[in-house]
Amino acid sequence: MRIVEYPPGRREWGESLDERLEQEVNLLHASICAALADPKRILILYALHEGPKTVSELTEALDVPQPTVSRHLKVLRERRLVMTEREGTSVRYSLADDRVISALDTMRAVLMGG
Amino acid sequence: MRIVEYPPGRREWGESLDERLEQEVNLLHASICAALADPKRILILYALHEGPKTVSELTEALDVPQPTVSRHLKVLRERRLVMTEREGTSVRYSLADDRVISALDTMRAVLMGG
DNA sequence: TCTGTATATTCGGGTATGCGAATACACGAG
DNA sequence: CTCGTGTATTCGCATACCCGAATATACAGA
Repeated sequence: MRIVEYPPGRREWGESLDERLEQEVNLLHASICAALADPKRILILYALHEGPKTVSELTEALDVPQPTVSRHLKVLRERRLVMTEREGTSVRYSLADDRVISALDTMRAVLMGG
Repeated sequence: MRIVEYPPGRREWGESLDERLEQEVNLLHASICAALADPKRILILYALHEGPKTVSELTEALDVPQPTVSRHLKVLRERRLVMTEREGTSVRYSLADDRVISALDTMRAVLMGG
């Protein structure tokens, strides 16, 4: 018995695969690439790669207003690229996955070797 | 003898490195990350990873209007992520550097393993 | 509870970005 | 040169994004 029904007149698996790739790419974009679409967020990721930092420390390191840092952190947090941990009145942010830095470094290599 | 002069009252190398990183990140964003800030452009890169394709082939593969494809290709071309080669009246596009796909695959791995 | 510090959110406006539609350009065939 | 196909660009508009300023919330200490 067939579980999945297909609209008539369409390639079954070829187009299916395309659609899966498209879905996955949409997710990739929404979850990660869109987060990298701002230089300051990339800088935050690199700053956190050196080690966990509080919002104040990031604010000082990047030399941008604190609300701006918090807004960017929210974007990264929603996409689970960073993690948070309260420390009294302050909040310490850390990188959730170093592979994001690897990906960025790969792109930097492309930039240099091109 | 010191070659480089520094403004007084500044950390010499610390801030210098920060500024260099910031410059490099700005370049990285403008050259690559901004190009990945659209799902259709990511799809184009993956499509070209399978092999060079003409604009018509990409238009059919992605199922979007041809002017849209050309506009996205222009963005990728300006950032030198794709290369072009005329073939009669059509233009064949190819991936300039496979490492961009590597970087995207790394991000996909982050997406899965998180 | 009241205060001060640290962080988060909201609001408004300026700017950038993507798209559809229409059009312009490039090339080969005849 | 003219035509048809393939590709690129322009225009107008709608949407999304970023920021500064102001404000709201969370927490520790007195």
